[in-house]
Amino acid sequence: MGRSPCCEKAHTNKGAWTREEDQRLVAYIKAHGEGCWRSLPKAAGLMRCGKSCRLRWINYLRPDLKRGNFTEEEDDLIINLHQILGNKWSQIAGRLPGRTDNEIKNYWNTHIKRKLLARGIDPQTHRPLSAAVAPSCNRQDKMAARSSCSPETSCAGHSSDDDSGGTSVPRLANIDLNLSISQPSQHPSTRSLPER
DNA sequence: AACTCCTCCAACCGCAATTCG
DNA sequence: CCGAATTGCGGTTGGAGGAGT
Repeated sequence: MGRSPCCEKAHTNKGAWTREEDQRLVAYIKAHGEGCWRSLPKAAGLMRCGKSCRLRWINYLRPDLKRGNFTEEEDDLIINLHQILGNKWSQIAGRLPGRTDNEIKNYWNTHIKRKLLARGIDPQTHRPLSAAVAPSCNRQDKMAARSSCSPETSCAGHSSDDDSGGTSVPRLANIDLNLSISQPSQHPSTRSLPER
């Protein structure tokens, strides 16, 4: 039975994080480092499941997050990476320092997807939309279809050059893509928390 | 000025993959 | 080597805020 994922106890908070919760989480991780998400909430005095703590830290509280608008360079890089990797958001995020998979995923769904559709490019295949495209009833697609005018239609020229094959998402396991944005200072995995 | 609709983002959920005993 | 536990990932959703009427 019991595959109680994490929130076995009903005494866990859900929804938006409070300032105090954030402070507790940050303080705890600064002191003890990341990891052991399962036991972290209790140790840190948080009424959250480990999963929620991890997500909050990764996507919002980490000190090395860039936040703010995506640059044109990032924009273009995401499109290129997505063309190769597909919806592997974490892998894409790994090549954009300071960005998280969740952030990129959101950005893709709200901004880039629409942009590509407006250009007549299928966001999934990166190929020109054909007339035979099924009218999906997705919320996002409807949005995309509605506003067919992208705010900034300036993009680097990445025409549909490659992908001459038929299959969509390739088999790359560990291609060393030269696609990445140089990091300002440190490597995420080597990141040292500002100890206090 | 009030109301409605739309957009975007933070967070949740379930499943997959990985690690541990 | 196997099963259980934990972590990580990607899809999806709910609600706050903004724009338009």
